[in-house]
Amino acid sequence: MVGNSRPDRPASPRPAPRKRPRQARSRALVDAILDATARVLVRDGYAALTTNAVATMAGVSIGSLYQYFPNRDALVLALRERHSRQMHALIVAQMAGEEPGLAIMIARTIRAAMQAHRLEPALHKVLATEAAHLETHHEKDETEGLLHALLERYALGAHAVVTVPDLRVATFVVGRMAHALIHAAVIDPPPGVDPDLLEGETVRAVMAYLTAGRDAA
Amino acid sequence: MVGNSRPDRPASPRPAPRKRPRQARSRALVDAILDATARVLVRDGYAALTTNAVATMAGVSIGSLYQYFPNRDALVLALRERHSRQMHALIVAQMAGEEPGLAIMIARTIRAAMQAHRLEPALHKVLATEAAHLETHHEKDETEGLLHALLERYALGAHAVVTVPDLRVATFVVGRMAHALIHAAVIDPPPGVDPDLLEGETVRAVMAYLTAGRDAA
Amino acid sequence: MVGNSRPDRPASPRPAPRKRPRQARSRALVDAILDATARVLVRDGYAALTTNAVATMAGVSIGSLYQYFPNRDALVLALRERHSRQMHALIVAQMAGEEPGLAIMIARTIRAAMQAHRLEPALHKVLATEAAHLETHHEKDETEGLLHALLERYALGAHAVVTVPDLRVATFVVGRMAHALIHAAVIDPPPGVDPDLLEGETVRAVMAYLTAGRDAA
Amino acid sequence: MVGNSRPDRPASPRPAPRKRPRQARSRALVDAILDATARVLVRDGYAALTTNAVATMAGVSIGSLYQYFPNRDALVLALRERHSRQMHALIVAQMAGEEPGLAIMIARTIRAAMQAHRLEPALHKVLATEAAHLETHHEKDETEGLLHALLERYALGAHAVVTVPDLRVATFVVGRMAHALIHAAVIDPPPGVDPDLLEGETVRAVMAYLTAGRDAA
DNA sequence: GATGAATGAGTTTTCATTCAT
DNA sequence: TATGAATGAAAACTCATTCAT
Repeated sequence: MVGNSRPDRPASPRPAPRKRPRQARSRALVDAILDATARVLVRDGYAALTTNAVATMAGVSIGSLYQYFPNRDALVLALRERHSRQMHALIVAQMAGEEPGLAIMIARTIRAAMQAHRLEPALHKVLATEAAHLETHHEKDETEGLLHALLERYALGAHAVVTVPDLRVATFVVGRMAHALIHAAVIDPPPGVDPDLLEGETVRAVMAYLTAGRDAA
Repeated sequence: MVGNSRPDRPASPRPAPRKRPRQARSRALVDAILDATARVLVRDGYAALTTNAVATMAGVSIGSLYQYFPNRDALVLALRERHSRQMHALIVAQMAGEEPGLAIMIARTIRAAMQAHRLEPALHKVLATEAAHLETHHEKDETEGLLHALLERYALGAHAVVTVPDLRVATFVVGRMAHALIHAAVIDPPPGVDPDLLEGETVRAVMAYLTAGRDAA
Repeated sequence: MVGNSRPDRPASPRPAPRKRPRQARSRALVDAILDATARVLVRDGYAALTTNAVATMAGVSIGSLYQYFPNRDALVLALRERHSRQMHALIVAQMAGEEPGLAIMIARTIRAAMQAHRLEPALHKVLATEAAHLETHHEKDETEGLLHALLERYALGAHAVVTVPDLRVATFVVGRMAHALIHAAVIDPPPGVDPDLLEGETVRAVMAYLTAGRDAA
Repeated sequence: MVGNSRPDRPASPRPAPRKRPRQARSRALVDAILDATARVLVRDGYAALTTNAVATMAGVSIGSLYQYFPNRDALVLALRERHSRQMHALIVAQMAGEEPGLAIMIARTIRAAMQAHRLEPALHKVLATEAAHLETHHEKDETEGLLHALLERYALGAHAVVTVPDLRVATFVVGRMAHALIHAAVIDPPPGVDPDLLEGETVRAVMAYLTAGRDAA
């Protein structure tokens, strides 16, 4: 099953065998198991996520599954961790580069977050709902940190266009607002609304909130 | 099915049967069961919601539970239904009265929704996440209808302060945005932020979005 | 089986192979494994004695364990064998020397047996109870032989102080009696009784039985 | 399976139905399960004592087994408890009656204990060895109490024939000695020795110990 | 209708043992 | 020989659901 009888390369000099054993093998197995977990989760939901189903889908014996994961929940936890890491990495990558004004940065951030959510929308949805009871430490925490830093940089100083007095509040409100709209757009898009249009609206909403009342103030 | 040969008392006049037993009894039982479901759900989460646990907590036999609910999920579905009805009723009640300008109506609506979420925050959270996969028809749908009607009334006509062109989009965006912020405020309030302050911020955010760019346009 | 094509270094002179590797290595491994078995057995009991636990505790791979022991029970069997040999050797050693009267010999024998039981009391207890079902041939058999020979020598002849008519019966009774008291004294000593005192009592009991009724007869 | 379609008695007056339900049923089931446990234990040993095997042998579903016993060990614990109770009851019953001298009482006690061990020798053996690691509180404790009381009554006073100074020690030594010999006689009788003869020898050994040295003192 | 004992399919989890490297 | 990842049969245990009373 895992044997995988890869035909030994023909008798070449084999300069540096560098056997790449332990680690590489385990990695592959662990990844296969997590992939299977994701697939079962997306296809059948959390309730149907049995360890046997995962092992079967991964083409791995149930024993191997337990070699790497102590129990069923550890599976989901690890998957969520991996998924979060991937999303976070994507966001960070897409936000790199010179830093123009707030509006552009907000737009760029929201776009990045949307991209990240498009990575595995179905999986993200299941993890966000059915796996919600498994400890905390969502990706939210880290991503919110990014947002906070961003606002901090633009809330003060020369181009301080932000009108919200308390930065914590602003971060929180913007974070939730944007997150909800991104989810809405990517995860369960509304039937009669153009999803692409929603990206712009999200930016609009966030900017409106952040700079509102400048005139009214 | 075969047994149960206890002969019903012979057709006597039955002077004052003290009516309403049937209905009232069932009602009381059903409610007790749903209450128990809510308690177990809040205390232990959806995964630990066993029919026996519910029956025990309700002080009812497991057999009686199945007399009124065909299976486990029906329990949660009915609870969600009941909870939604209660929330919706509260919102409708609080929104009654003459209709002033948009800002006031939005504020009132958001306040009403917040009140509704304060009805059973913990239960609401569990239902919104762990029970999200059980069929659709969330309370959202109905409440969103309310919102749509509201915006419709103010988006057009004389005092058309709303700058968002597509009403569907506006309804959607405002609905998600407000919902997220209300949830955030009531269900998992941020550690360092004053929850009461968030109500105002929610109104601010919604209004900012709806009326943004009036000057920029 | 198929792989393993690592070419053994070409037939070089191999100056001083430092003989005895094979045997000595195996010995060391086997002993390490048996030690680990004993430790796990004492710490966690027979039920928790897993081959993996033993291998880990021995600092040996599970594969190596199976190189030397065909299965789990063989482990315990071998350990019991080793333990019995050690005990028996100690008893034999301590009983050497000239042979005075019966009373002295009995005392010496009991003392020797007590010493032997003090070798590994905890291990002895586990082996005697939880491993009792694994085949027969306990150390008892051999030790009982010693006892029988001893009684035989003193039961008849000039100084025949023994009043028990059937020697087999006497051997049996004395064996069980002494064994029980030794176990009691060494393995689970009674809370309020001085353990050292019990050695004397054991001798007293045995002698009383063997010589009882001399006057009454 | 358990249905047990006992044909309802013909339409008799049925004076007092006294339905005897709950308790009686459970009792029967629990007893059936314990009986099955004993049978499996005796037939196949502790290692083969699986909950499924017990349930099958008892003619009961695995679910029912777990309705009454929280886990496998509880099964054995309860069985040992029951067995001990039975043995103890038998001993107490057989020791009733007027109380003659020490020798007779000792003889009677040992006979009673032997009878008790003959109740279920095979089961007793398995419980004493393979189930030894499951908590303590063996029947020994209670029976030893009986013995202690007995010796107390005869060690002092007019007919104080007992020469052992410390009563605790005497109780302990006699208890262990007798227990070992009874076990030996009933549980694993020696091949070449007449089991019946061993009862007398046990009495002899105990009496010899208790009264030894009267002349020597 | 009400009860709760009984059921058993379905899950999780363990661990002795194998075998490719 | 040594290693330890992989295997999978077998066990323990759960819980939705039924049904005789």
